[in-house]
Amino acid sequence: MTTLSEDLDFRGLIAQESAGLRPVLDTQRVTAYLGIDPTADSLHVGHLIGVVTLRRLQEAGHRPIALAGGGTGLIGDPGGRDLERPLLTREQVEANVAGIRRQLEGLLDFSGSSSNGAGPALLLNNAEWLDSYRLVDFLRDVGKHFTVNQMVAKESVKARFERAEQGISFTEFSYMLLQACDYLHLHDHYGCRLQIGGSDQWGNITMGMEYTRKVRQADTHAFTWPLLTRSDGSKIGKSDRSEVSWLDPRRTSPYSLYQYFVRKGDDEVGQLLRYYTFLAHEEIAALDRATQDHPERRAAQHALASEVCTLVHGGEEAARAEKAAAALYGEEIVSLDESLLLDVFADAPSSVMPKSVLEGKGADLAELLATSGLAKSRGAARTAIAQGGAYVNNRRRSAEDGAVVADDLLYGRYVVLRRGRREYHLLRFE
RNA sequence: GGGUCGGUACCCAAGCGGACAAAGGGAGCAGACUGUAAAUCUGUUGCGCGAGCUACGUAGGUUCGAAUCCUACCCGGCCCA
Repeated sequence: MTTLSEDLDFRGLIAQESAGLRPVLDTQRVTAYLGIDPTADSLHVGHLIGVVTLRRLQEAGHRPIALAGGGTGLIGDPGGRDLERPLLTREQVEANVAGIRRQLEGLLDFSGSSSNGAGPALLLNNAEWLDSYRLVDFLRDVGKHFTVNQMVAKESVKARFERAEQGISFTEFSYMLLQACDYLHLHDHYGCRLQIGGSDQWGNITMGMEYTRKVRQADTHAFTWPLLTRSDGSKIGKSDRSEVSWLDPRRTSPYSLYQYFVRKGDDEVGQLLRYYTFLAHEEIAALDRATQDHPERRAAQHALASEVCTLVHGGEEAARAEKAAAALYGEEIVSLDESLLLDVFADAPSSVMPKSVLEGKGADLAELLATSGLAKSRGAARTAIAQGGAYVNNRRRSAEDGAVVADDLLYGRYVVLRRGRREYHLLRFE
């Protein structure tokens, strides 16, 4: 039987840790919290690491708290940004917290019915206590315990100091103090003694831990996991928008989520399996070997994609996504039967058009690409066609045969448009 | 409030009266090679089929002509009060 700390070590989830953390993890039952910035009404795969880790803690008998930063979300964490963030309105933050709540309910056990005695998960919103804090009280009670010297020394702040033309507002500078308040509040009201987060949070986390220790003489702890980096050391999915994959199926379909993980590189997939899945250590080791022996089979990537999809959307959706992937990357689209075709494209964007547009010379492919949203504009669509990145029913089309006609219809009704390697759109003609 | 420097496309950044829809880099997109990977190479990235239109913080002005000059305003950095 592996202990929790052994499991976390195996998965590479402990980058930094407070002194004396291990026995707390392995021999006590504690309440642990993870902060989530409600910058959108959905979590994304980045958040998922923390939530899954929280679940590991719960399964090991600890009580998890997911803390939505409804209060701190109004401020914005300076870390990891070189720009001052736009402030969210209260309404936005509340709507975001509500969206996140729904997703967490599928990932953590809020009922407390588990047999291991771990207590139900809680979702709290720090607006509850931060909102009503009075400024003078805050400065007296909290501010007195920190020196600006130590605050300025934090990596997240230093970075902003060095970016001469940007600076950092006092508002964002205060963020870490609010986070420290959270830890104290959770300690006082819920007996919380452990905070977890990504390693970029370490500075903020230690503030809270030390603060709570100082004013309550409490035995508080924390650990962080390393932020994902690629083999060349660069951060994964830093600012490129296309890489953001959401848990909300309306933002990222189950199929897209599946694809997101299937496309992961050999050098990352092992780490991701450890972070995101609950597969046994031997299974992961076997998948590592599979990647080494037959990288082209992408066995580990498929396992990862399937596991995450199941976790987020359930087994049925995961199976569908898997089937769709197999069909699109394996078989000819024209050979799919009608129900499988519809199944495969259930997640893909689709639109309905009158059949009449196919009459005569047919519909202009560039036009279709643009109106379907596969290309940003007709100009972009033409570029795609010229570059050989436009496909009808998975067959490349050039500008010369750029008309879609009735002969292209599958089952008399459908046309599958594709731009580039992976963007699909199903047209249904009526 | 004063002084000063700055605000250019998704990001960084060059341009400082015409040849600028704007160099270069990053990022994105597409293609080739592969394994739905990485690396590499090639092409491409405001809208329009096009004449053209709209764009260099905002609003005006000078000029045959402005991203470039002038004025006011807004926003940011630094220094001073």
